[in-house]
Amino acid sequence: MSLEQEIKQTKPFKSNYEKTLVNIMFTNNWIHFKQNKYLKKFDLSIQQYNVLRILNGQKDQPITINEIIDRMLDKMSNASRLVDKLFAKGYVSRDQKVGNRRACDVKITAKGKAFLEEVTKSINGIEKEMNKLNDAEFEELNSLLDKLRN
Amino acid sequence: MSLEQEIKQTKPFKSNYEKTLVNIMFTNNWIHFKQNKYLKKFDLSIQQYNVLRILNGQKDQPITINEIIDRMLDKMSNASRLVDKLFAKGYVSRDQKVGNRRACDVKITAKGKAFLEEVTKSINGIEKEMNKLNDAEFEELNSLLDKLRN
DNA sequence: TTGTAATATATGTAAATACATTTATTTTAG
DNA sequence: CTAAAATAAATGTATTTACATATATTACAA
Repeated sequence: MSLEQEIKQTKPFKSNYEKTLVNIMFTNNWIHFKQNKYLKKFDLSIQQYNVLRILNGQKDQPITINEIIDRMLDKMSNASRLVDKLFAKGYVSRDQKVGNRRACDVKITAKGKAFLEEVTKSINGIEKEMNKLNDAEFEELNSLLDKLRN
Repeated sequence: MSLEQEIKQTKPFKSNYEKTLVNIMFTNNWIHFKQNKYLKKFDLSIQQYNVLRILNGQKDQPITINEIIDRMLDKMSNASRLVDKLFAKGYVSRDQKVGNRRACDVKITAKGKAFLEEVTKSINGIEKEMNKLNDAEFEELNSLLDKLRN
């Protein structure tokens, strides 16, 4: 189904540029909706999931709140409170950084790692729902998005 | 700058598929941030802006709340309350539909049209900030996104 | 017709988001 | 050294989101 049909738009877009803007937003919402469906079984928000993945990607190196923000897709969310939520669930540890008492060392716990593995196993189901492009097409899509942002 | 650099990711993505998911979300946030910058001068949220555009696209034909939801990118937002906000600002009218007292006829007002024109003029500045693709590339990007969603 | 289901919207509410501000600590300039 | 600036994180708060539920109206079936 074309984008125009999906959003029941009668008149065509003014330009391919305009359509692209809408298309990215629409596709993002489409992905968001699917991810949410999988994550809510685990009582985890998408942002919390992303923070857990960032921490997991650090191996056993701790990372500060500011470094988490740098790595987040959505820079505006409150990393401090997201870490709070994950801490309350026992998925991360949070200690004062040695040598800088303002900053803190955040790390994924063993419980957090095991939990993330479960979640990831489940969320991979999305791949089956949307794997309509071949590898070369994914690559092309990535390079166009990268180029769009300069 | 590559996506990996933007989010300071050290290890490469497991697949182009995974990178695409992250890339779409990141690019969407990038667009969202730019749009917001323009819209907050007008005290308008992105969702309110989108509803106004939908109503404007209807010419002078009124549309119900449910039809607005059908046309929205983000189906989950509360169209009822978005229309409330726009009504309070005088940008839309809202009347009981003739023949169905449950439904309502929503229409953009003259004030709403004039306002939207101002906003659109301003937000077109984004185009200059991100017009790095040529028309054929925008078209290619659109068709890949469409195909991704099936 | 009369109750039951379906529809259209509105409302309630817990949580998340988008900021602004505050607190605590560290750095730096004079 | 000391006051001012900069930095890191936490907190406050208005708004928005993501739902669930309620209210009102209409359609339908027995």
